[in-house]
Amino acid sequence: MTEIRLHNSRTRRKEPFAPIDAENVRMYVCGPTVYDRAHLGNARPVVVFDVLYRLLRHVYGEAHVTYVRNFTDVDDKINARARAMQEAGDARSLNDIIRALTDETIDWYHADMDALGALRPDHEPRATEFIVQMVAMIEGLIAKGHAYAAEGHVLFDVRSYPDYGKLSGRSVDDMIAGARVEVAPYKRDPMDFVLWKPSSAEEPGWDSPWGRGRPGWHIECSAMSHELLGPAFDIHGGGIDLQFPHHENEIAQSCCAHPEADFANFWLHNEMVQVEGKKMSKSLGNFFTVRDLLDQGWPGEVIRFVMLSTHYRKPMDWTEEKAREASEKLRSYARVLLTSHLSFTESNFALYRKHEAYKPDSSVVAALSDDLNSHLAITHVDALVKRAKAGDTLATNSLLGSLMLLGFFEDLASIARFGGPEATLMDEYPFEELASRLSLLRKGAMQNKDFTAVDDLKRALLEAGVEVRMSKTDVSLSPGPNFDPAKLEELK
RNA sequence: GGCGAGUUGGCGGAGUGGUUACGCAGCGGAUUGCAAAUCCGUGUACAGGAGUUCGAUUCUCCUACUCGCCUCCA
Repeated sequence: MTEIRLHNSRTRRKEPFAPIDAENVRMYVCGPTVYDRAHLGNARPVVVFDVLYRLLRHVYGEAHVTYVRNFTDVDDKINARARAMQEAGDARSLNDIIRALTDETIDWYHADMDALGALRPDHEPRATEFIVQMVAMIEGLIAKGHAYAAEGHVLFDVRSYPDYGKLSGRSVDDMIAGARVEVAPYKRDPMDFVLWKPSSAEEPGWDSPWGRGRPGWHIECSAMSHELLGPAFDIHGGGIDLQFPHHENEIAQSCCAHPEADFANFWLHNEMVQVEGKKMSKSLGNFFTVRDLLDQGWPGEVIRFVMLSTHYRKPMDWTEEKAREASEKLRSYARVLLTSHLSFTESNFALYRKHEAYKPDSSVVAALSDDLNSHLAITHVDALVKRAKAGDTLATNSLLGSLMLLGFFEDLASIARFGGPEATLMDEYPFEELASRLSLLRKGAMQNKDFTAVDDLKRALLEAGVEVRMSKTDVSLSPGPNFDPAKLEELK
């Protein structure tokens, strides 16, 4: 079996990955707080851990991997957004607005992440559906002396957990020394964090032993991962910015609630997406959403490809240059596949997905197995492309399998988008007629050596954004990325 | 202030204690009526300094710079 090696943030080194139970490899990834469109930074972990999910499924079998990614649908940012909507004239109750807002945002998230070719996780729990488990976990923490109630709040006592700070490499004392926040008077220690807090009458709230309130942010991941994956599981992922305090707090809660287990074995953190050298984030306001890019005409595959061109533990800049390059790469891949011995129909796709003959190349699997070296994997894909162009059918087969492992070209629409004309466009516009016209003009020109008419038509086609390919015998026309139907009309 | 990550050719971006990816762009050539596509050829870079070593871009230390976390954040 392929050995997977992953960089474990816990130990700060690459380690061989061995699942607790190879029959059920379990991974938890922190998902979004749902009050707004996902920006490109939110998309990075989705793509990164989607590749890991696919790799694990490839190595351990599709039925032997469980992937959980949560939706945080109770949070002060959501409340604030809902209040703003109310002030802007929305007549509904705060809770109704919140429900509608979170539902809608989840739908958007699904649509946008689907466009990036990310598989849906096996479970996508919403925090509000696990309040009972959170309350139970908090009660357990109080009973064990790791948490205390004060003024309607429940706080985690960081001094009760000696390993607090280990994941992010900091000590409680250092943090207090450098603390920038005002300390709430009811905290025993400045670093103690909230497990439960009181809600006002109109805010979302649930009855609890400490009064009507709502959970703190961190407890949901501890409660949901325990409920869905058990007290100990294999991989916990998320953005590096979550390492502290979120993941540190999760560890404290989970390990204190279930001291017999070790919580997550491997901690994986992706680096940030940057814009002009600065982290893309809501608070800096320098973000753009996945939807923005899709609306600008960048296919999801291009965004995915750009993401995979940089190793997940390095900062990544989004640039148009990279997007263009990714687009060209995908076009060349698709062209190679479409002109190969493979034929692309719905039923064949089903075969290609399952059949041994179309499995990914071992070099690609090996690259991904080495701490998800997706860029090296793409390099190996390029090598396969070279062999495929030379007519190597085995290389062509594993090129397809390799691209599918990376999450590309899993359906006809996707491969058609890059490799050839959109069927609908081809039917709608007179490409065939224009092609034969150009072909006839050329035939005549070859004899009388006057190419002006040919060149004029070709230039007009190019100006309309049509791709013109002339081989010795054929003329082939297809709409390019800048296809402008209006200009084509003028040629009639 | 504390903690952590990084600095590779024109650009992007892997990797390695010695033979130096890969892609894009560029240049030269083949092919083509001209193009496109395709093919062939072409580029000796690893922030600076010191050390370890027969030998360092790769290991150690220092310096500079960049970035992240320490506050909601993917």
